[in-house]
Amino acid sequence: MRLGRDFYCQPTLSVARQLLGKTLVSKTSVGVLEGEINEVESYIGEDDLASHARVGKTHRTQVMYYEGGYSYVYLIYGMYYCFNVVTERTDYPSAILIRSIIPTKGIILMHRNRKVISSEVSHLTNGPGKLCQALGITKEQNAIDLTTSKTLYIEDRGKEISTFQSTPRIGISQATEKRWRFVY
DNA sequence: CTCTGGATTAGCT
DNA sequence: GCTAATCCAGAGC
Repeated sequence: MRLGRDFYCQPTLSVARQLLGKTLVSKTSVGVLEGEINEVESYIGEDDLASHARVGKTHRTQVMYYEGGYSYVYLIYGMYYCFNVVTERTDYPSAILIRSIIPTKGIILMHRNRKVISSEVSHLTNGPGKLCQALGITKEQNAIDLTTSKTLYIEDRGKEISTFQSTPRIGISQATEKRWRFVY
C-alpha cells in the first residue's frame, strides 16, 4: 500500500531507513515503471552544509520546507535529475535522496528511457541520475504530493529489511563525517 | 549582468 | 583514475 503523510513526517533518518525495500512507482504515458529502493541519503536542516537548504529558503529549496511527502527534483551538472522525498514538518528543510533502486517492473521501458546503448539491468537504476532517466522523472515532477499523485509515489509491498549499512554521503565536499547514507 | 561550481555519469586512458 | 558534457542556482558586482 501507498506510503502516506504520517510515514514521511517522521524524523528523517528514521524515514530513510524505512524507505529501504519500499517500491518506487512511476506511471508514465508509455507504461508503469517500478523499482525497489536500496540506497538513500539524508539531508537534514539548514545546518547541514551538504544540503541545498544551507542557503535558506529560495526558489529552488522552498519545496524542502514543505511538510513530508512531497517530491524534490532538481537538475545536477546540467544533465541529470535527482529525485528526493521531503520529510518532517512544514518549515523544517529536510529530504531524502533516492540514490538507487532495483528494477522490478517495466525494465524494457527503462532500457528505452536510458540513453546508453549497452546497459545491463544492474546498471540501469543504480545511481540518482540513472534512476530518474530510467523512470522518466524530470523537473516536471518537482513538488508533487507523493501521497496523492496518480503517477509518482512509493508503496510498501511488505518487504522487510533486516540489515543495512550506514556510510558517509557520496559526492559531497562538506559534512562528510555524517553517516547518513543507507544501503542494503 | 557575469562567474563559479555542483547530492552525476559514461567513456576513455 | 580522469574528464567532458551542459544547465542553472546562488553570489558578487
